[in-house]
Amino acid sequence: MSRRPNSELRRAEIVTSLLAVMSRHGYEKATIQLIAQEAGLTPGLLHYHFKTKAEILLELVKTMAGLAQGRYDELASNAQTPNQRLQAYISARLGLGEGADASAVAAWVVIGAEAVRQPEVREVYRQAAQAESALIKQLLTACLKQRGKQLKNVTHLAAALLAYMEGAFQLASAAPDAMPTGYAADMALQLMLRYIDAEPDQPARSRA
Amino acid sequence: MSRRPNSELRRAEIVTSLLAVMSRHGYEKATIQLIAQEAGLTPGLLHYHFKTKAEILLELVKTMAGLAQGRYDELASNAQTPNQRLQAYISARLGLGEGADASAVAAWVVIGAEAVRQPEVREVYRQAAQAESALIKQLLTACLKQRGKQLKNVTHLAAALLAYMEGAFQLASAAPDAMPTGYAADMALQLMLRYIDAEPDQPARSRA
Amino acid sequence: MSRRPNSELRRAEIVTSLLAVMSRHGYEKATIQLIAQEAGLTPGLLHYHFKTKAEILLELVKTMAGLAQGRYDELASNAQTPNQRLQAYISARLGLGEGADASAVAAWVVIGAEAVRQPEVREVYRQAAQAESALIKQLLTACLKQRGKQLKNVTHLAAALLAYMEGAFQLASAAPDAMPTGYAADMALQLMLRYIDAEPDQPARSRA
Amino acid sequence: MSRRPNSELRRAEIVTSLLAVMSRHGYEKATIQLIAQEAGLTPGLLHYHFKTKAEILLELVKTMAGLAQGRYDELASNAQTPNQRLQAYISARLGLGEGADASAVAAWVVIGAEAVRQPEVREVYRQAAQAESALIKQLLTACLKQRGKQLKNVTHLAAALLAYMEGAFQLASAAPDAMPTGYAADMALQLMLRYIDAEPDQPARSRA
DNA sequence: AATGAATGAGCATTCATTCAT
DNA sequence: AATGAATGAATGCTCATTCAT
Repeated sequence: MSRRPNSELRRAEIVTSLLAVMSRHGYEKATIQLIAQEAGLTPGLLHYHFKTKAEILLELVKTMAGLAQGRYDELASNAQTPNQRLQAYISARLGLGEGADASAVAAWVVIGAEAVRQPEVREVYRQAAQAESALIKQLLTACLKQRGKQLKNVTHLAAALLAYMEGAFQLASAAPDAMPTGYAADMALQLMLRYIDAEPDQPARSRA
Repeated sequence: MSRRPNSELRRAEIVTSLLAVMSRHGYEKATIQLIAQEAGLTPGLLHYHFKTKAEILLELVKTMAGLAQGRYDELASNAQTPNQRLQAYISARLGLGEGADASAVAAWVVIGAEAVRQPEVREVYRQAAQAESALIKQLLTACLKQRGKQLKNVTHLAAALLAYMEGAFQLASAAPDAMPTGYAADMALQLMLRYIDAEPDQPARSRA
Repeated sequence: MSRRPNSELRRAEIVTSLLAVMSRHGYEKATIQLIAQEAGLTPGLLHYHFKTKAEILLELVKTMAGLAQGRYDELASNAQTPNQRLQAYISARLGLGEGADASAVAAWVVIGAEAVRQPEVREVYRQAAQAESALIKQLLTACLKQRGKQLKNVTHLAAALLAYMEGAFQLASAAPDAMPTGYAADMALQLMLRYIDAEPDQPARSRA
Repeated sequence: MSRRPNSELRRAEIVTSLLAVMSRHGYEKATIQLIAQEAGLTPGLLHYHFKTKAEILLELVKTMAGLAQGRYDELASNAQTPNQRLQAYISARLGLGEGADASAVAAWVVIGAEAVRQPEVREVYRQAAQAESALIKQLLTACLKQRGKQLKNVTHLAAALLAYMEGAFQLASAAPDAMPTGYAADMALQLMLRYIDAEPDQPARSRA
């Protein structure tokens, strides 16, 4: 019944293959040949499903941004308090070390560098960063509110957590001994909580 | 009789040109042609002074790692207390926004991605990260000691600051609106200080 | 649905073109451009069918080694006696002068020089030489036996004939007036036959 | 007093260095840089003494042709009979295996291949071959005369010996196990002597 | 949908040669 | 004589993309 019988499947395979190859070779050296080989397809077929190589990359960036969201939703379903939700989020993002994730992390670092030079990649990267930022801000706001803290620094604090996570990915990929796996998530949570603890109280809302 | 060598000068020019071109185009698209053009030299001459393009990159990474050190030394000369020294360090690293630095930051992000795939780049990147980590650890230890805090988490805390900085570079280059320039340094300092404040006291050394 | 592979055909065309170009220009000056032009193909396509230029050369060496065998088989089919078979062999190898062969001979000389410096070429050249040597030894052994001569020098004699032939190729290509075409084969046969004639008889096998 | 103080010395050094490098890398890969390095000189200086690289090659070919002559003269001084002189010649040419000679032999093989494509090299190679041929013919004629044999085949026989020697060089360089060192000279001599032995007698010169 | 041959532009690199010093 | 930086043309090779089948 579907218009293009297995197109969606093929496209997903190709995107996944780009991730795998890119984590090993970077974007430029991830040749169509290599990606096709990884996917068990032929080079010509990749261009049947994607007009250009850049298009595959864009789809990958979008896919990865979406995947992160899904992982959080799962972990957050059990969380009750704002702090627990923050913790769930951080775990979802920084719970590295499972191996399958390593290549995703490496690929994300490579994508970050491509965002520096490819305007179109930069655009989707920026959107992903902003979506992420918004989510973090929401989580942090909940924490701050619960503790009765002022909210004016929440944007900067969200940016800080986002930066920390991006940097953790970078170090995990390129200098793993500088970023001890397994502590990245703990440290992130502590940094957030202690910062929040030390925030001034929210001035009482005008009353009476 | 014989010509006076000017290799050191030329090599420096070439390295600087790679930095400039790479910040705009990434490493792969920073062609020898482009680098030569940027330097006002001919392509053949680049290979007279450097055997391969990768060799230029390696020299750039080493140069950048060295430059950072110099900038800190300068700022630290006026610092008296451990906290001031920490602040000086963070300012030296994250005092972005002057423009000339923007390309250095972008280039560094690209280098980080190349470290993912090029073992030799990874090695010098890792060395740079470790040197940086050691310096941070030293600065943080001084802060902790002065406050009488325990030292056991200092390694993780140092890694956290390093990650934060690397991530800040990434965001500044690829999603500037997610990382408000000018606040990155402040946030870093606050995160460190508040974390330290909340650390438990160092247990008293064995006493008579 | 899918395209029909024509790789074997293309590879053969390319190898033949290398032979032609190499006989005129040598190996280094036999550029991919020139070979492609000779074959009526584009340079890129050569690298689609062969990974490197050296790989084309290797295939050529193997092909030429095989071709020689075929030419001998043909001539030997009519030979009855050992001496006739030896003559057939020598004619097959040294029956120069037909023009089409001249370039094959020149190419073989160039290959011999490449064998001096390229280990991989040396290896296949050596294998070809040994196969040739074994064949010659067999032919000479038959002649010696028929005449009741001792066999102990057959290896050296085979080497001598091989050397003579290689040298004849060299002279025919580079100093044709020093090696009168048309006499090379005759001389080779006479040298062998007279040497064999003068060999001592095979001592009688142990008796009683 | 001499016009160019050390020019002749320098030129000789350069030519010798080309021989050394060429025996390892072939002619094309014997770069000016490499030759200069081998000679302990600078690239620029090579072009002060030789206009082009090809000119160095030509001088090398001439030098090598001359050297062979010298080696023979030495050995021949003790020879009394025509056969001894022939033996001295063959030993001078094929007394391989001393190691220092190996590179000369390899270089000569490479030169032979260059003669295929470079007209100027071909010309000097051809001259060397003809000089050699003339010398051989003279030696063989003496042997034939002494035995009272006919002389009409001496040119072909001389060509045969020359071919054998060139081929022996080729095999010694590229397939040493096919040409057992130490037997090359013996075989050459035997082939010549047995051929001569089997030659018909010279018809008596018209008398009366 | 799928194949795989074919193209063409582009790239890093090599190298003989030149030349100011 | 000698140095070594500089040039520019050439070369092998890569690779995204196209297209006939």
